[in-house]
Amino acid sequence: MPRDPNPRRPTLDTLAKTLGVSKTTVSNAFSRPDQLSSDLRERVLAAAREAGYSGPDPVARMLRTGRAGAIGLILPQSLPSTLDDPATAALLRGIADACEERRLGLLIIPGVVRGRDTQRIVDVAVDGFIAYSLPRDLPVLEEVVIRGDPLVVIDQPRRPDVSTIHVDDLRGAQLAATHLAGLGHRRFGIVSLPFRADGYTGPGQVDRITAPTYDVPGERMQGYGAALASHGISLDDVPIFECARSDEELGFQAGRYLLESAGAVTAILAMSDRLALGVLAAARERRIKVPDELSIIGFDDIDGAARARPSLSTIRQPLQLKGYAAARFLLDSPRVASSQARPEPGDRAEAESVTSESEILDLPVELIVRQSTGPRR
Amino acid sequence: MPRDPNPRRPTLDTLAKTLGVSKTTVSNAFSRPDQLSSDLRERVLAAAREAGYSGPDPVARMLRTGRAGAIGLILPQSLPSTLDDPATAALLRGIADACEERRLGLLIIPGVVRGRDTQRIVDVAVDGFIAYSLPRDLPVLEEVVIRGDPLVVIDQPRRPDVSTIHVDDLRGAQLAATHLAGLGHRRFGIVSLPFRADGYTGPGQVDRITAPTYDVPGERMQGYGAALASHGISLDDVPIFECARSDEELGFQAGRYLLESAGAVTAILAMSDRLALGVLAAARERRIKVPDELSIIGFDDIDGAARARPSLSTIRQPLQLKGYAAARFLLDSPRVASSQARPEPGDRAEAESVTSESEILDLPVELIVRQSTGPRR
DNA sequence: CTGAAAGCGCTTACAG
DNA sequence: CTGAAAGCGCTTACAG
Repeated sequence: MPRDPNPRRPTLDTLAKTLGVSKTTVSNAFSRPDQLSSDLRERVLAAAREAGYSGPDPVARMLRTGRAGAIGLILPQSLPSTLDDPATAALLRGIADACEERRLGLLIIPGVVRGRDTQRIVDVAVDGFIAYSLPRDLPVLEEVVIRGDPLVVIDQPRRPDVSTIHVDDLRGAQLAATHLAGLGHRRFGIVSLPFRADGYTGPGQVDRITAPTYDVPGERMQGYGAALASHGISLDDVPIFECARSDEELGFQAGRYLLESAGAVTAILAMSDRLALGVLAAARERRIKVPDELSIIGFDDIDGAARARPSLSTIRQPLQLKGYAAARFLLDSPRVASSQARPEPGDRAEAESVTSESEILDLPVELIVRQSTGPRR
Repeated sequence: MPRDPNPRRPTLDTLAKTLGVSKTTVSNAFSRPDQLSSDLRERVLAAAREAGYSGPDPVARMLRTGRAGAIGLILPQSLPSTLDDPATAALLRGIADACEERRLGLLIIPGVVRGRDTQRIVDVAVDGFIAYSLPRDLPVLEEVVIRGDPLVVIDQPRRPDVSTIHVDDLRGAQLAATHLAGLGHRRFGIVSLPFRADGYTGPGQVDRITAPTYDVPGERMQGYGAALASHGISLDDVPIFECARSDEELGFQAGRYLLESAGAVTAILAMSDRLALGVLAAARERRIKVPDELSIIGFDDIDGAARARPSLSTIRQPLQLKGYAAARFLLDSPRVASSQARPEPGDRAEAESVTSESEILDLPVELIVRQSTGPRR
């Protein structure tokens, strides 16, 4: 029975012993070249190469230095669906840009709304988190907040103790509704993003709308409501269809519902471009002419909006910038920016409780008028 | 001057002392519920909540257990460009799917071809790496191999000591060229992916083609060459245009070049659909009718291929599956699969040198004939 | 320029 | 069911 010579992977210690120098020296050879003669350094590096040792173990270094060199991105949906959606894909691009500038890793933590074990989710080695569009009651976010990890939220939930990046959804919705009301429309329909995270798709229900778990649709409803009210229209008279996700298929369902059951609707407000695109398809199916017989406006201004036939009027929000800004926000926060997030062992100074104030960054929205909206006939 | 009571973040140790139990017990309360009475467990968890302690530090746990709970994905391009490209986006989807199944994190390490510091790149806490489409001489890969980290390569480089997932590029190229030659074409042009990683875009150069740093274009050239040869056509007589990246813009440039300088070309072989789409645009610009006057075939079968006008004939490769298979390959490798990658401190058994044999998984390609190819007139 | 020592926060046999 | 102890691999003042 051959006895293995126990070929354990070499460590700093092994190498130091082999070379007859201290661990300090080996460590310095890798991480602080100025702390030793280049001669010695060369010798160490050569020996390392020979021994198959290629630098300090990142995990051990992290434990010691307190820096993970990466940030975590908490995503509600699976990564595939996130990439499929042009809006979230753009967001991701922005985040990735910022990480690249800073040479930080990006650890993606997808699918958190479909209840995974809260604890495990945040059990990752990162210097901070970006959370994108989560329902208000999601435990995972509470977990991050409790831990006191640096955190920036994009879109929602909006809570006073957390820095947040979002657009002025209320104003965006107002712009959309005002645009259509200004064109003379009086009979509206609304295609909504989910008010709650339970997967419901169907006609609007009062309790869901008035007590939403998602902030964004709530804000937008208020925006629609305010604009319509100033034209003498009550939201109570406006049929609403809630979609569990932002995609064309559900938008199509919503379109059918609004066009069939609600009869004489001449203008539809959709909370995303993908939903609006679905409504467009439903109109096509019923041979309803857009914008002659029906006006449709979306939200986001994804690439596909301009390319649609007819091209889609919408409320533009700077998606990529939103991602970029969120990442910069996080990376520039004192806790993450400081080269040592974890205080030194003997260090009493303790970075004087850097509870950086939570901030809100409000990005602009803009009405983009294209072919899908026109005067009421 | 108020003296902070040093509100250091609580640890397992702190908590144990507060509660008057051992660290073991606290640890067990979180990680091995069966090791203590549920009464005690509740007490510990309650105290933890109160103290603002939310579970063991992932980094420390990693150092101890040797498991990072994530894999690293090494990408040649920036994440934005990767997401922009439907082919790589599909690949990413497949990888993400597998990670989600296994509840593993995915740490994205983009932009490695544009020389970043090799050392730092792989200084991340992961259980293994997937490397996608890298040039043969890239130091970062060597680094991973030397470290002995579990590794699966997608597409390239193809080296015997590393497990690799790819399609039969040679055969795919053969199918494409045979298809066109079978339609009677005799005057070909080739739009190539890069042979080297130096950013060159321009007419094909013999030394680059015969000694490529990228394996895939090399294989495909051989495939084209073999198919053409059996129809009596020598590659020497075929104009080639090399593109530094796979995108429509460079494809457009290539198309112009081939259509202008090469005169009577009637069939163009492009190594990606995006390149082919660019050629299509160039033909449109010059009012050359496809497929009447010019046949074009791509490679990949991205979503946009079927939607193009005219729709694009191509060689389909299972992009998403490729990603999924690579991830599964890695995750099922003994080193990663075993619940403890790092041997126990006192453990001599040493998992008997699990140098899992490197394997190659060869995925099928398929000729998809659409509108962009037709008989020579 | 170099080395000895402490300690980051945790998990796991092992003994009781 | 519970606790004392070792040790994962590293970095950093500090002393020489």
